[in-house]
Order: sequence, then structure tokens, then C-alpha cells
Amino acid sequence: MGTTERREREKLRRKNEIIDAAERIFFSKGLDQSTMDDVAAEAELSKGTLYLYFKSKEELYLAINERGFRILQKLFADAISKEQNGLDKIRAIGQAYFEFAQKYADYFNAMLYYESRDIDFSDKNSCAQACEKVGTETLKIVAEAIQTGILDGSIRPDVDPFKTAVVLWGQSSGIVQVHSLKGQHFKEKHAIKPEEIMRVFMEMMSRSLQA
Amino acid sequence: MGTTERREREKLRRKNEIIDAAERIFFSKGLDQSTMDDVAAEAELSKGTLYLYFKSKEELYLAINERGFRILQKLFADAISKEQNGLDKIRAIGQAYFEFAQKYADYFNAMLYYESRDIDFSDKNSCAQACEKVGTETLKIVAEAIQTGILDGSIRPDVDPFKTAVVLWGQSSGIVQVHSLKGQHFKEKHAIKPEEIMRVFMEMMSRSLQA
DNA sequence: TTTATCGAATGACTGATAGTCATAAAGTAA
DNA sequence: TTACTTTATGACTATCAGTCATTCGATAAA
Repeated sequence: MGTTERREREKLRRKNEIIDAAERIFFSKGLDQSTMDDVAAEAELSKGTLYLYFKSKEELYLAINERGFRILQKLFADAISKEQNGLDKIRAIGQAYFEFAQKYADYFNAMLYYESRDIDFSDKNSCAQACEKVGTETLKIVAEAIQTGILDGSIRPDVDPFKTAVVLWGQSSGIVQVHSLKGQHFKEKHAIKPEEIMRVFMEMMSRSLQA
Repeated sequence: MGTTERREREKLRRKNEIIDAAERIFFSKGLDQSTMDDVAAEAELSKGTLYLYFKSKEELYLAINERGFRILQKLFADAISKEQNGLDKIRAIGQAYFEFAQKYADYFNAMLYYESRDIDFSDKNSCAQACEKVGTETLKIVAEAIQTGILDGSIRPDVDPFKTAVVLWGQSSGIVQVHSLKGQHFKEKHAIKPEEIMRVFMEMMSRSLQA
């Protein structure tokens, strides 16, 4: 009697269908312009049902975030596997992050929200927790690449892998954020091509780590 | 007959009184938890009056932002004047930014909002424009320090001052953002002291620029 | 002093929307 | 068929940003 199991599966499927609908709505109209009624209509459910699956609009938004983190994690893992030495792995990660911000601009913008808000992590079963978990895993990938670099001699040996990974993460978020949100603005007002900003950043990052 | 002039002055004073009240409310309860009615009550005015002085709640929030930018600009100018060579000036700016985020945490958090949103710059007389103006001025201070460093030989000569200033700005925002929002979290979960993150960042920044 | 004019201020009102909850429907087991 | 559980509903409430017809008060002209 696999009734319970089937129920479990269906519940998960429905949850994902809601996230799918929410993505279509949030990504097309923007979070602020989207209402839970919009999402409900898109999911062909009533609003009340959404609240059976997600505690709040923010939770639903964070669920989308989690998907973004997973995509990013995958991209990082791919990037790392293609390079041999540690510094090149880190550069590849930087490049992957940049490409993520362009190719998955919607996810990226959603994640900015996560980065710039003081999220409440107290609820143990919340999407915020899940985001934090994937985020930390991703950070570990970066830290491992740094460790590799120290061992193969491409990265200076006096850096602390995890702390440096945190710093790189912060730096990169900031840069890609500027690139994504103010890039157009810099292009118009100061004639700086967005790619130039990324190029300069990558150069500086390499120098700050190389042995 | 200075009637018009006096009116003008009083209008400006009232505008500032409203920003004062908004700061007290927004900083104590957070933007989302604050209502325009709260601000109106704090300013001892009716809500309608607020809208005579500010187009929207966001505009009022950006007005606070502008104040933050001005404080930061002043701190940067002070920091720069205390050091001799270019690289030390840049380091001092980094340090000043870090201290700003701690000492003026409320302003800093308000400015994160500015950094992470796609602000509409189309309205010429908006607070967004004013923020952009002060922001660019601040960026120029950084670019000048870099130029100084190139001339005095403390910073490698192959960097473009303004582009590098933009990158430094982005990086620093990201780092201080991580420090401010997730610092406590890293401390608890990964036993990383926030100051450590800043130290590592400063070290990396120096290396990425030094001649 | 009285009256006309005009900008500043008011606050009741509207529209929008996040989140709730009593009720209904569907599904499951006996 | 009946009793029970889970899932879904949508009308309803509370809240709040922003509006607007009206009032107030200061200045100045008559």
C-alpha cells in the first residue's frame, strides 16, 4: 500500500508546479508587480492553496532562489572540472558566475534579493534554510579549488581557503550586481563597457591570489 | 520683499524635517514595517502633506540614501587626506567604508537597497538622480587616489583609474554587504570572525593593485 | 478693516493585495 | 454506505500606498 508515498510525490509535484507558475509570473512582471492571485491563476489553483504549500510570498520567492543556487552550483562544478590548476579553476568560477548572471538573469536578479536582505533563518524548514545550505555547499566548491591551487602552487600558500572563498563570493556578488544593475548606466554615462568591468575584475582577482 | 525666499527656505526646512522623521521611523522599524502614516505622525503632519514633498515612499527612502552617500563621501575625503601614497589612500578608503558600515549601519542598510534595486533614473528631479550624482562624485575620489598611486609608483601603472574605481566599489559593496548581513551567520556557523573577512579582503585588494 | 487670492495642509476615501478561515470537495478506509 | 482525513476553495479581513475635494492661514489688494 504505497498510498502515502504517492501522496507525498503528488504533494511535491504540486509544490513544484506552484514554483513553476510563480517563476513565470515573478520573472515576467517583477516581484513587486506580481500578486499571489496572479500566481494562483497561473497555477490554476486558488490563492488559499498556495498558502498550504508556502508560508508567505517571500517563502515562495526564496523557493525560486533555491533553484537558482542549484543551477549556479552545477555551473561552478562544471567550470572547475574543466581546468587543471587551482587558480584557473577560480578564474573559471568567476567566469561562470558572470555567465550565470547573463544567461539566467531572472534567477540572478531573484538572488540579489536574497543577498541584500536580512533573511530570517530561524525557521528550520523554511526555504531560507535550504538556500543557505546550497549556498554553503557552493562556497565549499570554491574553497576546495583554492586548496587545490595552494597545493599545485598556482595560488599563494598564505591564504585561508574558506575565508578567501567567502571574500571572493562577496566581491563577485558586488561586481556582478554592479554589472547587472548599473552596467547600462555606466555605459551611457561614462562610456564603460560592462565586459570591461568584468575583465578588470578578473585581472584583479587573479593578482590577489596568485603565488 | 523676501516673502518668496522665506517660503522657499521654510519649504526646504519642512522637507528636511520630514526626512528626519522618516529616518527615525524607517531606522527603528525597518522600511517594510513602516507606514507613511507612521512617518506622518512622527513628523506631526498629515499623510497628504508628505506627498506634497515626496512623490512616493521610495523617493522618501532615497532621500535618506542621499544623506548616507554624503556622509560616506566626507569619510572618503577625510581618509584620503590622511595618507601620502596612492595605495595607502585606497586602503584608507576601504577601511573608511568598513567603518561607515558599522558606525552608520542604518544608513548603510538603507544604501544596500539602492545598490540592489533597479532604480528608475528617468525623473530628472528625483532623489535617485541626486544619489547618482553623489555616487559618481565619490567614485571620482577613488579614481583620483588610484591616479595618485600610479604617479607615485605605489599602484601598478597598467590599471585604468576610473574602471578600477568602479570595480573596487562593486567589490567593496559586496564584501561589506556580506559582512553586514551574513557576518553574524558566518560567525555562528563557520566560526569566522567578521573582522577576519575584512582583513582578508583588504589584503587581497592591496595585492591586486600594488605595483 | 474687509475681502480676494493662493499656496500649504488636511484626512476621509479608494484601490490593491497579502494572508485567513470556515466550508466544501475529493479521496481513502472500514 | 458511512466515517474520516486530506486537499482545495474563495469570500472576507486588515493593512496601507497614494489621491483629492476641501479647509486653513498668510499675504496683499481694495
